[in-house]
Amino acid sequence: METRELRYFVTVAEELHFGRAAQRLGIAQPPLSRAVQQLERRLGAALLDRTSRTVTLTEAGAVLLAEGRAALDAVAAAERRTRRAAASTTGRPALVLVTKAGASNELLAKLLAAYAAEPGAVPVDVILSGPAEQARLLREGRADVALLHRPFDPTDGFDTEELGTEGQIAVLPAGHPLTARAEVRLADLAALPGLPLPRWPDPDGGYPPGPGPKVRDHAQLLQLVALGRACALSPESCRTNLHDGLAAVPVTDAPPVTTVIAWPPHSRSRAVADLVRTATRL
Amino acid sequence: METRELRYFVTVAEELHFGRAAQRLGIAQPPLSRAVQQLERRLGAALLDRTSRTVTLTEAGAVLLAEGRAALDAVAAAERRTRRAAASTTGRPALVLVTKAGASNELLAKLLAAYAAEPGAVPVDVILSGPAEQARLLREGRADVALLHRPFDPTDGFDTEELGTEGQIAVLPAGHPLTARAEVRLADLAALPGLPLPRWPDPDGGYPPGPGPKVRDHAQLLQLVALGRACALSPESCRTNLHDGLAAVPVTDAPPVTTVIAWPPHSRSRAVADLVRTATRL
DNA sequence: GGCATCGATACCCTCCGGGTATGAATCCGG
DNA sequence: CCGGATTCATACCCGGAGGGTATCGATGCC
Repeated sequence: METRELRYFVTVAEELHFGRAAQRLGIAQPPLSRAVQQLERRLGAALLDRTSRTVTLTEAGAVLLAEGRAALDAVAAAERRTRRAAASTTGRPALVLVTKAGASNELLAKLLAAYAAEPGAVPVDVILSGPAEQARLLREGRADVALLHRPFDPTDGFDTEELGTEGQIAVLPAGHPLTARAEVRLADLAALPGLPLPRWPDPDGGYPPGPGPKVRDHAQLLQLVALGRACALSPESCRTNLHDGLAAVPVTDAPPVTTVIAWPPHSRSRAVADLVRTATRL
Repeated sequence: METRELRYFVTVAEELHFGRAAQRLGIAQPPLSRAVQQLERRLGAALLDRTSRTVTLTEAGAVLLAEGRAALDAVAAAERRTRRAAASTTGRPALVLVTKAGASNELLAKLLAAYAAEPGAVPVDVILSGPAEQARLLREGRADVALLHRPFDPTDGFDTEELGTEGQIAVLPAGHPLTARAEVRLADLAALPGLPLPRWPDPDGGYPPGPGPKVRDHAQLLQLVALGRACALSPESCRTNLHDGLAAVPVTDAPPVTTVIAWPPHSRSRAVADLVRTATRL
């Protein structure tokens, strides 16, 4: 199976429309139809049920959509990492670390400092992303390591090492009645009128239904809290970057958050290995 | 990047010889040289250093070899799983579980029985493989789930759930002096004259250097022990399938073995999810 | 220094992937 | 119930990418 065929099929499966898919791919519709037919013949499996009006995925098609995306990601990652490896021999090599904006700042600072002191350390670029993008960045080879927070972030398919566990705090607008309490419970937060928990994007970029404002990163979130439009549940370490207008209260019954360092398997990079080793020694 | 190019490059990188690689690929040497050159141009990176006598990998080439293998595995897995999904709608669907021959037999039997009793259970094919092949079978889509034993088997890139932990026993020829002891230590085993620990194959099929006979599965291993040519370190649960000529002694300072159930990420199969859930409830 | 080995180059040819034009089926509005 | 719009499939053509053979150039070895 060639990646071109896979790309074609995945696009059609996403659009469920040959015309639009062809447009997205920058080719005409007939060759696209043919390519998908050919793929089906070679696989000996129907991937799409088509009438002249509608296209739907078969069981096998759904499998190939999920698996094919993963495979295309792997190919893209191979390409990107190779390019980076090549660039790193000519210029200065750089390691890309991705973490959620506003989370684990202290840990990150300590890690970067400790790693920089290692012999053979390499410049580290830090990307601050929203939580949904981290996995994608790692999978696509745009990043080498990530700091993730279990159980919130998916660690599917990565190698991980635990770095530490912490409790969670409720972040509230300063002056809110609950901020007078020494500690609160999850039920207290759920019952807050007018202060819903925000919604985070899915891995595919959409948002789950429900009340609560949509947020993409921690800064947005804190701003919304300060504005009195939401409340938030965050790891304790966020306390250090709460500014005016925000207050925090420990939540006793929230699940603890584990910070893990994650990297793609098959990574043969000494820099990644060094960074991970440094991290586990903190 | 097309999978054909990747396959070509990976083959050359493995052989470090264009002629042999071309032969393995079933094409002539000149098109292969061209294809690799073209890939290098497109990536803007030298992958191989070639003199007219020898070929060696560059830094970037080593990266692409590792990443490219993973990507090719992912593509192959997508293809195989799609074929299986298609076959499963026409015939009876089957789940393929792979485990090491001769390990965790009780656990496996309990798991299969419990799963079969679930509503919506599907026939399960069991593959007994040598340890080195399990990861490959999962990665290539030939199997859906595996029972692995940490810390011996790599769990890189899979999702896992722990099923249980057990100690290890030394398996010795019946009548060996040590079998009189109630327990032994690792150092006792290392010092045994004429009874080396066997060597297991690497993921790539080769064997590490050293003394000790080469083995591919547990049955071979036990036979060698019975013949007095080796001793072995095995999880306790193996005790149930020791036959005549073999004796077991607990090893007090051996690292405990954790049995985990592992499956590829992105698995959208209900059957896999059911089986895993059943397993964690045992 | 001649020879063998091995990758690169030159050149040719086939077939595959892409384009345009059009057909066939289905849905919809009148 | 009929014509037009929509959408996927088919028919046909063309250019170029990919594969083959012949050969060159470089390098190590006896």
